[in-house]
Amino acid sequence: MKPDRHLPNGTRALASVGRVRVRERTSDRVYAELASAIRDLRLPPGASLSETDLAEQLHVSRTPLREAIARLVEGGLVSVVPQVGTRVELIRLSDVEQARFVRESFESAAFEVACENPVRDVTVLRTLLAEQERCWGIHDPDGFFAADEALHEQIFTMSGYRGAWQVMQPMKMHLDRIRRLSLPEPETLRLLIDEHTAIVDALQAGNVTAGRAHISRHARRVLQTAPALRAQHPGFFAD
Amino acid sequence: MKPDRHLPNGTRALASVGRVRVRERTSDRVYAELASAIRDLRLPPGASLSETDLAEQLHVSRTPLREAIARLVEGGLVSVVPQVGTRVELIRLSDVEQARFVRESFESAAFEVACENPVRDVTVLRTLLAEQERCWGIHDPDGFFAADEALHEQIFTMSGYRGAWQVMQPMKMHLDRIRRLSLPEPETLRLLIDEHTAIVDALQAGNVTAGRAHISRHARRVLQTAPALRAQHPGFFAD
DNA sequence: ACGCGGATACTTGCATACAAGAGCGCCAGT
DNA sequence: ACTGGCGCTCTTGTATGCAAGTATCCGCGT
Repeated sequence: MKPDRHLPNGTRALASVGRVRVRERTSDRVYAELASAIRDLRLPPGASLSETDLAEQLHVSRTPLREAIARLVEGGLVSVVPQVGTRVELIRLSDVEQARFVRESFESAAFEVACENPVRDVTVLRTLLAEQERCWGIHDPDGFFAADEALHEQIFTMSGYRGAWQVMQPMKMHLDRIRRLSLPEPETLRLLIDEHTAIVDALQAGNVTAGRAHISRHARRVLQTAPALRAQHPGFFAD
Repeated sequence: MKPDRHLPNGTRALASVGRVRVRERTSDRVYAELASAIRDLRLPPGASLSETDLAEQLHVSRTPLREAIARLVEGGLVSVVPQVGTRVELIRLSDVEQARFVRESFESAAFEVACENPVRDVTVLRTLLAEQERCWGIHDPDGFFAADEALHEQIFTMSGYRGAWQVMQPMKMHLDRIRRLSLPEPETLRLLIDEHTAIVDALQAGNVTAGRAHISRHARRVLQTAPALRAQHPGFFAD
């Protein structure tokens, strides 16, 4: 059923970055696909993965697939028991709380650094806020969360510590799964926009104390919605 | 030259944890060895690694070795260019600064949480301080840094956010390499002990502000020593 | 003498074959 | 009928072979 190919595993995707041609590594592509699928629950918590089946579905061999899975294990999103099986980890509230701590610590510190910058250009942030307003108006949760991500990343960029944002990504996926469950409620979105606005206002005013308080509330909101979501999707949660 | 073995790759190490026998995965063992070697500079910055050579030296095949290397790449300690080579990343001050930010953010936040705990048992921390005093007296830098690590980890344990400590490990190795370079100076060790003592005192007193200030100074000290170390070992640094 | 081109060795990426263990079902014996 | 044991199947872990690309070095031509 594989597409016809002349070479052992056919042509590999080529992408042009600047002048150099880089071959997209199968391992990376598979990781991105799996991570995306886990994040938006197409691979729901508790789903069991079979390396051979997955390899067949994705038209790759087990080697790059295993490397991708190893990265997911590192991030705590997948657990693999030798000779038994591989499965997507259930949502554990303790993990979510740890991720909340990580995120709040980083954002709080990044906000403080960004505030100390004498020139604080918040136009990008304002644009993203407007985008969120627009998505809220047309009921586009996916677009909303994309702008949400971009807004928080922009704060890290302004602080100069974008590396922290990157290392946080695997841990943050524990929060993203919860957020995904609480997607379709417009009330929540309205609240998030207001909180974002308050954070941006505080940043523009250089008010560290107020901003940190808003960030803390913002980060803890996810945890507040957790119990209700757990009652709604009991199979997705552990403990 | 391989040790005689009857099975394809011989006996695998068995460890007894509680009642269950767990087979130590070759991939994990290799990762631990490589990470340790990079941390204490037995694999110095810039060293080029050959998968085939390394596999032969460690008596493993390339598959588990590659998985271990993939984890190191994830942590930013190794870079691999397809069809060209694999090498230990040079020490980049920008990476060190990012790691400093990560560590300071975490420790600061964890300290704050630990301070809010009404019962703060600092006996473990005091014991570790005494151990550092002892190691300083007998000029045992390795023992000193082991106690150093244990002390900082204990603060995270007391905060309840040990998960943050764990996710920080790969990033922290960028700092550890710098610390390793500044090992043999007793003056530095004396200074570190004093700072540790100040932090523990602040924790016992529940003084959040003072503790955060000490932690910040403590974390930034590594960066202060960096320029001198760079002049001493120019080949280890990038840029 | 100097520059250029091709063969070669060495690198990583991927695919596949094999090994070993865990779980489960079926069958036989009691 | 029930229980114990054997074996089959499916799982992941590991080893190895092949493909493709890059850099280097040596020889040849100018």
